[in-house]
Amino acid sequence: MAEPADVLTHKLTEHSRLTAEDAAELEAMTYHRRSLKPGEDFVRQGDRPDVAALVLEGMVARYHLLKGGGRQYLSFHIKGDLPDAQSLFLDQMDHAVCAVGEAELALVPHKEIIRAFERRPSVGFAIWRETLIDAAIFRETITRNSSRNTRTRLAHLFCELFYRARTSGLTDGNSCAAPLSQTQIGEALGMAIVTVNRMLQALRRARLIEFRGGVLTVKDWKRLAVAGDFSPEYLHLKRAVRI
Amino acid sequence: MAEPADVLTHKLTEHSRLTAEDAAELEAMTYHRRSLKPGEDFVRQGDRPDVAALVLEGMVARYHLLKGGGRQYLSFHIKGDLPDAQSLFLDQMDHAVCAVGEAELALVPHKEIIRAFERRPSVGFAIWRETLIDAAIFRETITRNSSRNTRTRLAHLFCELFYRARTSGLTDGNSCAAPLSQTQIGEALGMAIVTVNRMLQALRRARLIEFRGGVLTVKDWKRLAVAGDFSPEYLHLKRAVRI
DNA sequence: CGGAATGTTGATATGCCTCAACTAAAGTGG
DNA sequence: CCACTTTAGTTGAGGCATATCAACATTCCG
Repeated sequence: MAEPADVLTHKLTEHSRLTAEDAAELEAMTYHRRSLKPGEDFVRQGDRPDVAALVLEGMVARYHLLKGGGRQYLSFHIKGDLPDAQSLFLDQMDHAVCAVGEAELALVPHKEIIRAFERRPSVGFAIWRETLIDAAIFRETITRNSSRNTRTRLAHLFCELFYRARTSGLTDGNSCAAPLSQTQIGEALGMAIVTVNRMLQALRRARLIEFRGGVLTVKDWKRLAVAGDFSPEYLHLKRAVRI
Repeated sequence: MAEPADVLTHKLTEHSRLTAEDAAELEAMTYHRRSLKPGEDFVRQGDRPDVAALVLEGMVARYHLLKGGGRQYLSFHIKGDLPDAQSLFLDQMDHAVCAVGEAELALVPHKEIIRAFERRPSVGFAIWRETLIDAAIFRETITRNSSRNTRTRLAHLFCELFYRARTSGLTDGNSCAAPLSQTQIGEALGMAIVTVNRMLQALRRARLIEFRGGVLTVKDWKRLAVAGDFSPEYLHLKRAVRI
C-alpha cells in the first residue's frame, strides 16, 4: 500500500509542478491512518475539524443533509483527493463527508499543513489549486443538475467518475470502482430512484455502460461522452487522458 | 467612490482578520479601473486571464455556455467580490463572466497578487478563504437547484442576494439592487421563464417580496427565509447579520 | 414614433415523480 | 447451512409540477 505522502504528491502533480523541496515538505507531515466502514460519516455538518483528510483507498462523498432526512450528494472523491481541504480556512463544516463503500483515509493536522504553506508557498498554491478544481467540479454539477435531462445527467456522472479514475490510474481496462447505490445516484443527480433505475437500463440497452456490483464498465466512451455532454476541460488537468 | 484597495480590504474583513501590514500589501497593488455595459462579457470560457477582477460597483455573473446558445448562470457577484479569483491558479477559464446591468471593476495583475501572497501568507489565506466561500455557495446552489421546487428556489435566490447585499452594506432599508431579468433568473435556477414569472407572482401575492425595475424589496424576511429554506451558515461570515 | 426586448396570461403536453407491489440479493441469527 | 429479515433493485400505473407553445401587453430605447 502506497505511503500517504506519495499519494498526495502524485495527486498534486496531476495539475501542479512540485519541486523536490515541496515534496520533502509534504513528506515531513504527520499522516494518521483511519479506516471507514461503508456509509460511515467522517465529518458532520457543523463540525470544526482540526485535521484534513486525504483519501487513500475507496470512495468518499460530501453531502448536504436535507430537512426530512434526505441527502443531496455534492461530490465523490477517490484516492488522492482532499475532500475537506476547505476546513483549513472555513471553521464550520457546511456539509458532511461519509464513506461510500469501505474507505481508508490519512489525517493530517491543519497546523502542519499551514506551516508547510508558510515555508513553501508553492505547496500552498498546489493545494489551493486542488480546492479550485473542486469548485470547478461544483460548477459543472450545477449545470448538469440544473439544465440537463435525467439521461444526460446520469451519463455525465459516469463520464466524470470514469475519467477521474482513469487520470489517477485507478481503472482496470474499461472498468472502475463506483460503489454507489441507485439511491445515492439519485440523491446526487436530484432524481427519483425509479428514474435512476430506468435511465440506467436505457444506458445499458444502448450499450454505453455496464453497472453492477459497484463496478462501472464503459462499453463505448465516445458515445457515452456525447450522451453525457461531457468534456473534461473543467477538471483542469495538466495533461488530458486519452480514453 | 471608494478606493479599490479599501473595497477589497473591507470585503476580506467580513470573514478574515487582516493586520495593518496585510492591508498595506493590498494597498500597494495596482488597480486598473474598467467599466462594463449591461450584458458585456469580461472574460470568456477558454480565456487565460493575467489579471483578476474586483467588483467595485454593480453586479457581475458567472455562467456556462450551453450548446444551443443558452446559459447556465452559476453565481452573482457584488461590490467587493472577486468573481475570477480562480484564474490565479487555473489557467483556462471554464466559464465566462459578464456584467448584469452596468458594472465597474478594478483589475489587478496576477503577478502582483501572487507576490503579495509570498510576502504575506495571511493575505493569501484571506483570498483563499474567499474562494472557498465561493465554493460553499456553489454547493448550496447544487442543493437548491437539484432538490427543491421552483418556488423554494426562487425564494432562496432572493434570500441569498439580499443577505449578501446586507452583509456588504449595500441595502437601502428592505431593498437592494438586483438588476436581473426573469430570463436570467430562469437560467440561474434551471427553470422556464414562464415559471419564473408565475412563481414571482406567487411570492408577491404572498407579500414576501417586491421585485420591479431591478430592485428587490423584502417585505417579510422571516417568511421569505422559510419559503426559501434559507439559512446563512454556508456564507461563512464572521458575524451574522440581523435582518 | 417604431421596433426590440421583457414581461404576462392561457392552454396543452410531457418528463419525471409518487405510489405500490414484487423480485433479488445481501446480511443475520439459530 | 438454511430460514428470516433487511436492503437494494425492478416493473407498472397514474398524477402532477413544470416545460412548451402561442398570443398579447408593456416597457425600454434608439
